[in-house]
Amino acid sequence: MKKTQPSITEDQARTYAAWFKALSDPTRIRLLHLLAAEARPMSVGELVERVPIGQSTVSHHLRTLADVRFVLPEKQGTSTRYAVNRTCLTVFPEAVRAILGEEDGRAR
Amino acid sequence: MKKTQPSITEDQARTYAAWFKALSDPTRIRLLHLLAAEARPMSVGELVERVPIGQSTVSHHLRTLADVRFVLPEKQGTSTRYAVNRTCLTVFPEAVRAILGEEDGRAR
DNA sequence: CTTGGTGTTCGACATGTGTCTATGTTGACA
DNA sequence: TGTCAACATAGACACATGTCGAACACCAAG
Repeated sequence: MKKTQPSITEDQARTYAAWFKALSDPTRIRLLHLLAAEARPMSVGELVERVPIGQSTVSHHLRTLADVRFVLPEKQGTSTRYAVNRTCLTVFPEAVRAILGEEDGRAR
Repeated sequence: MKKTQPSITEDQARTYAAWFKALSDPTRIRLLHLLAAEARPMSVGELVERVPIGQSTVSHHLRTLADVRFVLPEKQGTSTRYAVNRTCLTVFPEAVRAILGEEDGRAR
């Protein structure tokens, strides 16, 4: 059988790059990990207490993660809880398969 | 059973971030895809022909990918062939599991 | 309606990044 | 040895990004 369709589109490349870029910062990785480890939606204030950076910066990073839907905000009165969106477990294997091809034994 | 060990280290966060950052650019994704699609080591010149950017920029991106060992350079006379290192298929699932935890059904 | 707490947005700043052109460097070969 | 081809590196530039402090917006009680 043939090997791969030779090209991904520019749009695909941009989309995949955006996904990877969302996790290209250690602070964002830590925030995502905190949300996953606690396994519950957390307020901005709670996250700020667990990370050595300012509150406005945390808010900014959460927005970055929310822009690609890796976290989902839910407003609750004056507070905002962020929950990790577990579908981001699947987008990276998907992207890697699209980039590298799925002929390897370990796909699916 | 218990849920997760609550924290990843700063070093882990930095390492994972570096992996994701390597693929945070559309051009690098396209280069990696070209190498995977051709399924053979390719010279810098070949890659330059297939991508709308200058030679020095391609060289720079290849270095970035090589720094995290997603591609492997092999010198051949005056030329340099780059080959995709398929182990990068595995580092992303590994990183995602470490960040989000492996309790989901689809691990392993 | 005023006050206070919780997030968001703004402005600023230093640093990082992608790109280009120009210059080195290094083998191959006449 | 000199020249050419193929990459790599350096310098420069515009633009993006991470961070901070300050100002703003909004909801909830009094």
